Amino acid sequence: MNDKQPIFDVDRILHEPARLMITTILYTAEEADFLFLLQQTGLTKGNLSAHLSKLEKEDYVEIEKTYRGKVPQTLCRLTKTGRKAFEDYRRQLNKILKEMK
Amino acid sequence: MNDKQPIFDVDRILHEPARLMITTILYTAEEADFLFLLQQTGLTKGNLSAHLSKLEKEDYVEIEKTYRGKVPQTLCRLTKTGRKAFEDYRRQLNKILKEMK
DNA sequence: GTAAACAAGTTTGTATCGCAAACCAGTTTG
DNA sequence: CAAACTGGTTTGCGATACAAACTTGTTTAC
Repeated sequence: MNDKQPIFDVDRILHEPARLMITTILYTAEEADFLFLLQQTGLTKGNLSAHLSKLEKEDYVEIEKTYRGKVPQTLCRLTKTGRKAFEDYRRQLNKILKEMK
Repeated sequence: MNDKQPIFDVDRILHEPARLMITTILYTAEEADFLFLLQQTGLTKGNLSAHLSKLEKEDYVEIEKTYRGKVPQTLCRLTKTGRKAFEDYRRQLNKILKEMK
């Protein structure tokens, strides 16, 4: 944003609550499929799909398309980049909170 | 956002870093003029103006246009609503951070 | 066996947003 | 009095987030 208040310069990818939610789940769950994320987040299918695509494009998440029997299944995992971004974002949020006291 | 993860349902007005920065300054400074905010935030004039308008429209900030001698001066203060929103947002951020551990 | 319902996502449409650049009214300087 | 400066506001535009509509394939009903 600027260099006067770099503290408030956050990762816009993770600053979006829906994506932070997804990422938080994947950070501890290691792996989750589309329907699990759908249920945990309460997002619509369209939005979940779009946010996952964005996270994939940023290389924060890797997506594996497989089948559970004959039914398609979309598996999601955080990449190394994604894990690091999550940890960085968490640190940044802590700094911001300190600034807000 | 949803009721499955209400923790991630934040105030979108303050979730924007530029506005959070402005609001954080006003929370402790009580009153600040346009040029002071400009310098402290490092925003461009256009963006500062737009974000202040938005904060005013939400009744988070009140704006008083006066003169310092012959020179126009825009004074900004948080409203009661704004102070409360700031405190709520800070609480919400704390909850999110806990969820992220 | 085929039509209707369902499952798992993806694509489309739209209103909003955040940003920089251009603009503007008034003041000061040369 | 013209040019430059101040203190902002408005405009233009690409990107975003969301819901609704669509798609591809499978299962169920009859």
